[in-house]
Amino acid sequence: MIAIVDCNSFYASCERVFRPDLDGKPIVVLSNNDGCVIARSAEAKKYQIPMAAPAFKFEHIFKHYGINVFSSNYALYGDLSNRVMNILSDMSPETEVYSIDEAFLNLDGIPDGDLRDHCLKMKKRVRQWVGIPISTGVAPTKTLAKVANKIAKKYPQLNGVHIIDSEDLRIKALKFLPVGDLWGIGRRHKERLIKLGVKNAYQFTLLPEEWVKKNMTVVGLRLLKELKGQRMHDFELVAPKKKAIAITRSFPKTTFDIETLQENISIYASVCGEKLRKQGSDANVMQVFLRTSRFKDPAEQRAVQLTVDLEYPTNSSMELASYAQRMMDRLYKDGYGYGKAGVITMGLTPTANRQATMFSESNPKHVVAMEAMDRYNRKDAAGAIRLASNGTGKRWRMRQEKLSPRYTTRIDDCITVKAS
DNA sequence: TCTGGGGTCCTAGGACCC
DNA sequence: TCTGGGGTCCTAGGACCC
Repeated sequence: MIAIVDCNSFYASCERVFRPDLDGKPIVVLSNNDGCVIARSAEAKKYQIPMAAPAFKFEHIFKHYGINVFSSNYALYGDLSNRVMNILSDMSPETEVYSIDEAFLNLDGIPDGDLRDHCLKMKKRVRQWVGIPISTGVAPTKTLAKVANKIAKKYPQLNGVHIIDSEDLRIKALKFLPVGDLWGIGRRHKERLIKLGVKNAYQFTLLPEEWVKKNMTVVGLRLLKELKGQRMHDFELVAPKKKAIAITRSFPKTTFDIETLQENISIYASVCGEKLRKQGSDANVMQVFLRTSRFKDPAEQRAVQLTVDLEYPTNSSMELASYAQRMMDRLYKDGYGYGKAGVITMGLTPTANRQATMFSESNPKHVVAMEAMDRYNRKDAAGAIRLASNGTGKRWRMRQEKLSPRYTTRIDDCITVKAS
């Protein structure tokens, strides 16, 4: 059997770990620049705050109901996620970390009769040791486990664990689940299926395979088979290397000014370099884009992008930033208020197999410089050493007005907490 | 004033090859 | 009247996920 474990309202729950006074109180967590709602505690969901709601439009609701609002604190969430994953992998033969708040577990070797007890034990341990509540769905395939997980969440009397281990339970579960809630059915497919009269997951499994293949590609077909109990998705025990690495940002306010854009794009490219070095990859292609805010006057919109093949594979922040700035020069046009920009590195190849080309190669001195920079910055001084082209970094901070302390990863923050 | 970020996979169609 | 056949590779766009 396969389990999918996920953390309930993960970001909101993380904020609560160090704020026990917020137990039972509504919490929302906002995206970068405090833009949108990206997590809601169970209590907050009751106030009809939709996912991705723009924060400024819901300000009065937050105030009126006393909802606790947080800026996102990825240092905290990432660290708590690691702790949860460690416990889960201790308690199962194989683990696939699927996202920051979810993992698939292979429960082979645990007798069928003990599955429920085992899952309850995991739940208790994660709650006790990290303070995060989880839900677990168990079934013969990943997709059915996802279905079981939805049911575990829906019915409190299940105590956060549901197991689909018979044909009866499989059908019952599928009949309960709206087709749009299936893993792999998004907005588009949902609309089309509803039009056809397919409302729940069970009805979906009755569709002919040819129709599904034709209209939803092999992805849809795999979904169909998984729901019938046939395994189409294996475990991925080691996380595959990323095929693209991107840094893109909306600005806290629009800018008309090339210097600001250059500074930002240089930072994005440097951070791409950092991430490339971390996974041992070089980039061969870089894409830079620049656009106005899509919420502004349609007549004053501008969106441009440029993709270039790099002369040679590199992960040097200096080289990447230099490319990005030259590309930005070409993209920039006076007179527009820009709201977002980004750098995407692609065509990634392993640094270990870097080929010397006939005419040019990445400057070998950069390797040493980047190593030194990374080593220093890792020692609890992120961003302490950076490129001059990154600027002073003060002008363009994200808006993060409700940021909680990095309780588990920053000494300074902890001292602040104690003092206050 | 203020609306997130980072990925993956699949397919159709164009360009090209012999 | 009538203009081949069989491939590969790349890219943009769509759909989806968290």
